[in-house]
Amino acid sequence: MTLKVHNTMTRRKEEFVPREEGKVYMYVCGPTVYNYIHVGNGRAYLVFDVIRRYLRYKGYEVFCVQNFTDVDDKIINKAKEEGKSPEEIARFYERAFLEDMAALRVIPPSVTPRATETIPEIIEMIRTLVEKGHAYVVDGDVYFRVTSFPEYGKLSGRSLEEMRAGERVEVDERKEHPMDFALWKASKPGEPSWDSPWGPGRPGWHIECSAMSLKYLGMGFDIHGGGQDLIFPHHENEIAQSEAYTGQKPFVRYWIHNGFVNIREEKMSKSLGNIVLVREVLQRYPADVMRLLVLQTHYRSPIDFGEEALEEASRAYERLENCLFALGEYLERHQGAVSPMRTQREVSLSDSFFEFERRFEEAMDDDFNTARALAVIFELVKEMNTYLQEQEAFPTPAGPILVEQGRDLILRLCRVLGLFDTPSGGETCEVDEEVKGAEAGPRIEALVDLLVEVRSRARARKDYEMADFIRERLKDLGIRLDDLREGTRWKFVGSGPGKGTSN
RNA sequence: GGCGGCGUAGCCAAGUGGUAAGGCAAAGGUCUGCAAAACCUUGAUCACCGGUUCGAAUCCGGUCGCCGCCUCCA
Repeated sequence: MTLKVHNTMTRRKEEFVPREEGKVYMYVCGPTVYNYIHVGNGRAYLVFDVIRRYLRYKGYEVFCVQNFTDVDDKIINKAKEEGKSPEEIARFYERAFLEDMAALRVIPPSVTPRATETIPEIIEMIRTLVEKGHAYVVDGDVYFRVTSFPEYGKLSGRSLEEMRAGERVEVDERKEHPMDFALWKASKPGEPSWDSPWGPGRPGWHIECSAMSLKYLGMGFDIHGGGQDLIFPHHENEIAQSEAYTGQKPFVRYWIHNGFVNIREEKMSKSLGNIVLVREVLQRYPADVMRLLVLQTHYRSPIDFGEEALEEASRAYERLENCLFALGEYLERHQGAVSPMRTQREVSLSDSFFEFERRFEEAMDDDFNTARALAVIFELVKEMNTYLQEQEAFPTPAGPILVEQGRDLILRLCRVLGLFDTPSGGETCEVDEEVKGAEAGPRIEALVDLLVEVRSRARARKDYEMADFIRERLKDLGIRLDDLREGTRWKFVGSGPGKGTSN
């Protein structure tokens, strides 16, 4: 099946054909490290994480570059505010970013270059641009001459005439054209600076991404991504610089941009001050809840973020988790005695597994439609829940085989979306640990087993007061008990709001 | 002012020519000592108007409403 991708450049879905067969080279705009990332940023990294995972699933070898912008006005300002060096600030938030990514279970990029480690390449690029007449020097600053690049505006779909430069921000009258942008900025005393043919200074924002992507991926790489707010001017400028510098095109084959995260219908952004940090969310909800929240909406649509949305995603996550838990628990109880003899219903169930996977792929092939892909997973969940119920009532010899197949499929599909993926990322990671509650050691589990057994004895002699007391108290501790025909199963139910505090 | 997007059940959200996936919530039911989980049942003609078509949520035109970009921003 062929993958279709919405290309911002053409504004339509196109068949995805990489530069090199079987390989995908991609660049995702990384953070400017001067603050903790918020949910809006988080969405972008989650979206591109899933894109990478799916490309891998399709059999591509994916090489992914993500930069750190570690020199910039904002970092310098933050450093002044806090009385620290810009480098200290950058390293601190770089680390915080990596922590957040790890917590979100985002697969690390293949390379994470820093702007400050790419200065020679940046200077070389600017030098060539000046030589070719695409850039000019003013008082130690270097600007890109937008009028020298006739295709300027092709990504964002606007022409120089259409843009109202100066409408919202005062124009620097030293520039030839209001839309000209800085490639190199002369540094003031005390600011980080590097020697250059134009005097001490530092790179402008846009040039570093061009330099880093060209350095690691070369001209004409496959995917360049980021949030929609990067389309203009950032990515527009990258195209201008890169194509003007190399004299070739295209710079990038497919441009992919994700939609915003809104709060009460307004864009979440640092300048509006309505941000919620990723780490704040992760303090209260598992990473997979946030992932689910993001993936339940197509990546190009806006998401309205808030308490309700989180709660809803949290419940949806519980549904998935409950199913995997029940399947795993069933398998524990039915080890050994199995037979491949299948009933007719089991043959068709087994066949339907292929159909589920096919529909999952179909959804993902359609411009990474994770919302649809999730719907397929949820349908499979329902199917397995039903089958499990049948098994509890009328066990069949092949039961454990089918349950295991179903569970494996759910997990495999979930992992393509990055759900139920353990930090170690191993292919054989045990979901039971994840689902049952990794925070508890074996001794705690043995204790719970003991309490459950005590309660079972109480129930056997119809001492329901005691039985309910134990169940209630365990619930307060975040342990849920389910009485089944064959006995009582239990699980940790996490520590989200509204859970574990029911007294 | 220019460019772009959106408006689908109580909420979230797929679907872009053949009579509306999925999740959450609600109600009833099955199971259960009770509960939980699960399962079953119940609901939308797709902002509005007009047009194209055998047939439109899906294409075209118009109206209303919301949002984004044009400044740093994922």
